[in-house]
This record gives sequence, structure tokens and C-alpha cells, in this order.
Amino acid sequence: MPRAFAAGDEELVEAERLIGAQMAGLDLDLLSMAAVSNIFRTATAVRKHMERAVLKSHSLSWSAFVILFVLRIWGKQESRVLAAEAGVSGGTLTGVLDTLERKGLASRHPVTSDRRRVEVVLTNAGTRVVNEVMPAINSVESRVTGGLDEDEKEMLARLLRKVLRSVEELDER
Amino acid sequence: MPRAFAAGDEELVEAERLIGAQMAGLDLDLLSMAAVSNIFRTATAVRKHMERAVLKSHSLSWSAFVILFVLRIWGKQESRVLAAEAGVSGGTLTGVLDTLERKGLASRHPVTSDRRRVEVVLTNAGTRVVNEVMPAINSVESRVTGGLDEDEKEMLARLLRKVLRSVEELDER
DNA sequence: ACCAGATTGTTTGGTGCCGAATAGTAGTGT
DNA sequence: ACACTACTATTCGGCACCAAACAATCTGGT
Repeated sequence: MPRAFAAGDEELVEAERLIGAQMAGLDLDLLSMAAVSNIFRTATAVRKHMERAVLKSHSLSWSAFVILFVLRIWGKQESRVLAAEAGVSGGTLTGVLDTLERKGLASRHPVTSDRRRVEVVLTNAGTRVVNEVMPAINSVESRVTGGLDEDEKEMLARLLRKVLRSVEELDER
Repeated sequence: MPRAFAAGDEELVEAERLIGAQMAGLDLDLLSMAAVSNIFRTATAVRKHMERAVLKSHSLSWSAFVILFVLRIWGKQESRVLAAEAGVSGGTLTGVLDTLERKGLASRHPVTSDRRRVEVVLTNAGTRVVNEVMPAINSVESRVTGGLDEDEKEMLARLLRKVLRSVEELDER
């Protein structure tokens, strides 16, 4: 049962219709397209808002924050795990860690049992920054999902987990 | 009624629990956090999959494809509109357009009535590329949402539109 | 006619990002 | 002991990205 659409929705739905018209003949799956492109749109909008409203005042990039957050939650981690967890490539992680070390928020330590490896730990300053930034980030998370009731939030998370699982399956082959 | 969780879900849900434990005392809204971070995770995973599985063979970046797509759907556009529609800054658009022009996929044309402005149009080659790439992208969209039935896809799109609208409201003040 | 302010696209500086190539290290088989 | 393979982090080149500064142009008020 479709509910009444709010103002912003009109534009989005109208855009979806236009796409159908412009790409007629290509036989596109518009329902899937609408769902996926809304994932992109929303992710970009929320990330940018957080960068401007929260991270900028702490001179943190999005990736830097994600790395700090992972370290705060999971404790010290080796580079490759950290990269995977944060969703960046190894090459990127090196650069971000350089920045974080320069700012004194994280530090690298060689693993003696395997000299290829490097372990990354939060400094005290790094821990302090995460504890400071995290509530502000979470407050944005609350506000942007403010239009959803509890069931809807759970539903949203559940539907996204399903999509995520499908992508991971695709990636594995 | 929660359904049986598949393998991947276990890890995610477990991670959400760990976060609650590690950040106890900060009084976080974990439900909102789970929803929002799943948006990020999913968006990143899907985008990367598309880049590797579809765009790479056409030597297109994600942003370049988005720009081409917008031009294909909405026709010729002035720079600032194009930047807004694609979700990038003006400075970024200049660089992407340089690349697209160099590849002969789009071209800039001065607006005679206002010499500050520039109109961007797809070339024939650009149109051909979009028509070629779009079905492949859409096929990925179908596959990654393959675990959802029609109602769930609509529900996902609807919930995301709600979040998007909330972000836009936050941005406006 | 003129000036002050707004708007538009570009340039600049610094970071992020990836994939590929590299150097160093570890494990495995012979 | 040796070679071969696998793995780890880093470096490098090229594009993307933003914010801020900039130059060119337009607009409104006087």
C-alpha cells in the first residue's frame, strides 16, 4: 500500500519515470535501479553532511575517521585487516596511516614474529578524538533516520544486509 | 519475526553488538547506527563491484559514468546543474569534463547569452558508450537486489528516500 | 554610466583512492 | 641449503575530490 509521497519524493520518482522513458528499448529493471541508485544518493548525501557538520572541525577525512573508529572498536589491528575492515586498498591505507601518524592519532608497530607485518594502535590522543567525534556522528545518524520508526530502521538495515550479501557473493567468483 | 540469518549477517550483527559493548557509556543510538552504516557499507561494495566488473573494461571512472548518465537522461546541461545532479563540486566537475572531452565522449559549448556559462553535451561516441554500459550496470543492479522481492525493493527505495529527505533538510540550515 | 555584489567556471593545494609494480619476508617442497 | 611461491606493506602514476582563491561576467541600484 503506497503511502502519500512527500515533496522531495516527487522529484525522485519523477526522475525514475524519466529514465524509463529515455532508456526505453533497453529493457531495464527500473525497480532494482531505483533501489540501488537511492543507496548511492543517500550514502553520498549522508557522508558529505557528516564531513561538513562533524569531521571538518576536527580536520578529519571520512576515511581517517573510519580507520580510527575501527581501531577504537576492535583494538589494535594489522594493516591488511584494517584495510579490509575500512573498505580501502592497501595503498590507500598506507597514505591514511601516514596522515594519522603525523597527527599523532595512531602509530605503527612492527610485528617481531613476522617482519613483513605492521600493527596499528590508537594513541591516547586518537582515543580521545574518537570518543569526542563518535557521539556527534551518531547524533547525525539519529537525525537522518528520524523519519523512520524502529521497525523501519531495522527493516532498512535488514534489506541492506541482504544486498550486501549478494554483492559479496558476486565478488567471490 | 526475525528470519534465519545467513552467514554474512551473523558477522554484521555481531559487529553491531561489539560496538555497543565497546562504546558503552556514550549512550549511542545503535539502531540508527546500524541502519546508516549499512548504507555506507552497501554503497561502497556495490560501487566497487561495478567499477571492477563493468566500468574498468570501458576505462570509465564512477564519476565519469555518472556524468555521462545524467547527460544521457536529461540531455545537455550547464555545468553547475550537472555538478549538482552528479553530486560533485564544481572543481571536480572541471577535471572530469577535461577527461571526458579528451576521450571524445562529451564536449563543452559556450552559452552566447551569458558568457560565464558552459553547456555540456554528449558526443555520439558518448551516447554509444552509455547505451553500451547502462544495461551492464543495470544487470548488476538486478543481481545485487536479487535477494529481495518486488515489495522489498520498493520498500528499500522508499525508506532511503525518507532518509535522503531528512539529510537535505539538515543541509538547508 | 557606473559601481558593488553575486554568480559561474577554472585553478590551486592538499588528501584520498586504486591498481600495478616493487622490495622485503615467510613458508614449502625438494 | 636452495629455489619457488605466497604474502605484506610500501611506492608510484594517474584520476578524483573538496574548499578556497581567482578571473570573467552579469545584475541591480543609484
